[in-house]
Amino acid sequence: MSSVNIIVKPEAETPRPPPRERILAAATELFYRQGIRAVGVEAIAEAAGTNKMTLYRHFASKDELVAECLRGFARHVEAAWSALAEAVPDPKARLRIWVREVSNRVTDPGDRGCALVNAAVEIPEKDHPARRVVEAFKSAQRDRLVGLCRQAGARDPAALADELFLLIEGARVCAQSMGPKGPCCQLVRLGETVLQSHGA
Amino acid sequence: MSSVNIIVKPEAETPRPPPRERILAAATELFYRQGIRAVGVEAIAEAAGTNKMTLYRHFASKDELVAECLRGFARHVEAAWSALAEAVPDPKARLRIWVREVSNRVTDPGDRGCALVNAAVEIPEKDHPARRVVEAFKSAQRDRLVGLCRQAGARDPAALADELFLLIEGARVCAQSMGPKGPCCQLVRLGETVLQSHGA
DNA sequence: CAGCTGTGGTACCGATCGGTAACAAGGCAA
DNA sequence: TTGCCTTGTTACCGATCGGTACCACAGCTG
Repeated sequence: MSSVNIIVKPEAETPRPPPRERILAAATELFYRQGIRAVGVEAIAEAAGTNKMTLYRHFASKDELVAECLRGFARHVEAAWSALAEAVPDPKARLRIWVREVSNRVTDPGDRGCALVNAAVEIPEKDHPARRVVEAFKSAQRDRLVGLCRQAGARDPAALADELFLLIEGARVCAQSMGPKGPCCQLVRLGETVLQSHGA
Repeated sequence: MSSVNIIVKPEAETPRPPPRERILAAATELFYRQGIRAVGVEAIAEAAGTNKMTLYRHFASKDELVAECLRGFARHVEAAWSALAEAVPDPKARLRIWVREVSNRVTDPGDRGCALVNAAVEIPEKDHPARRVVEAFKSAQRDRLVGLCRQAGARDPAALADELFLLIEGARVCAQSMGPKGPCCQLVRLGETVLQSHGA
């Protein structure tokens, strides 16, 4: 049995990623599902198939690991945003598809809202490295949305973008506290109203 | 010096509230400002001018203390809601004043959003006593808002109430992650639009 | 082969966590 | 005054927290 394992090279199976990536993946998932403060580094290392020592060889502290997880999450969202831009060139259609996608995600009972917003709620300290990530990401996202609203021909792109932000963040947080059958179901309808009132 | 303190009875000063109330007040404040998991029972007892032992004589556990704090907060909000109903009998005006009050509170940089929503974000466990408090409160608040929208003559009171919920929760959470100068500033304007579109 | 680097494992650090036992002191009613 | 109930104080419990020291081993390069 052991000889088989030694001789037969499992070239079909994907080699496990390096420890740093495994740690980031495990930490991102655990932080999102259980909350940042609720998860200890020991549990993260175990979920990543490694140990605390290796974790601390790659991340200076738990706070830095949190910040790095949020950075990775932000990159992931930005990639999805770019992919959507490529798939749906028309700005007006893209806005509507984006709203609908958020609405679909909110309906999922396993959804826990925006990881960055959750982190901002859980971490009040202004100087925490994670806070800077949240602020930078939200600011960039706002800029992108303003640009898209402008492309869509909105009369006041900044105002439309902010109103859409209100609706979407509201829907996501309502789903957390009032369930997927609550006010968040109004997102698509209200979003369409707002888009039309701005001529987009 | 000590004789003075003994002889002169300070009858003008308000007698300090009983320990249970002091603990609840201190815990509510600390949980809101720093987050629930970030505050230990020792710090709560100290802030309340008492000790851990007395705390555990009044509350079975920290989780129960959290739930009781949220219950007190919910009662406080309900009282404010009733006071507003008495002060502003006209339903349409009351809706607008309520939206404006939320907008003003959100602008305050010291605001940390809705304590119940924050608790829901921080506590994912479905069976935590605090979760039940949040769900009961949010459900009651939604019912009240639907009733008020009906009184205000809205064509579809439930839909209007849910849309207003989306806006308000969105504004409060946006203020946390994007600051008081961000999208939350659109709350009053967008709220007025929604109210008018429903004929309220 | 030697030597280096990255990883895993274990044991440990001081601090803090939620929660409790035991006892002294005060207020208050009988 | 006696006796009870509540509070305050101190010390403690096991568990876990974030973080580290030390060593063994595997893989790669020279």
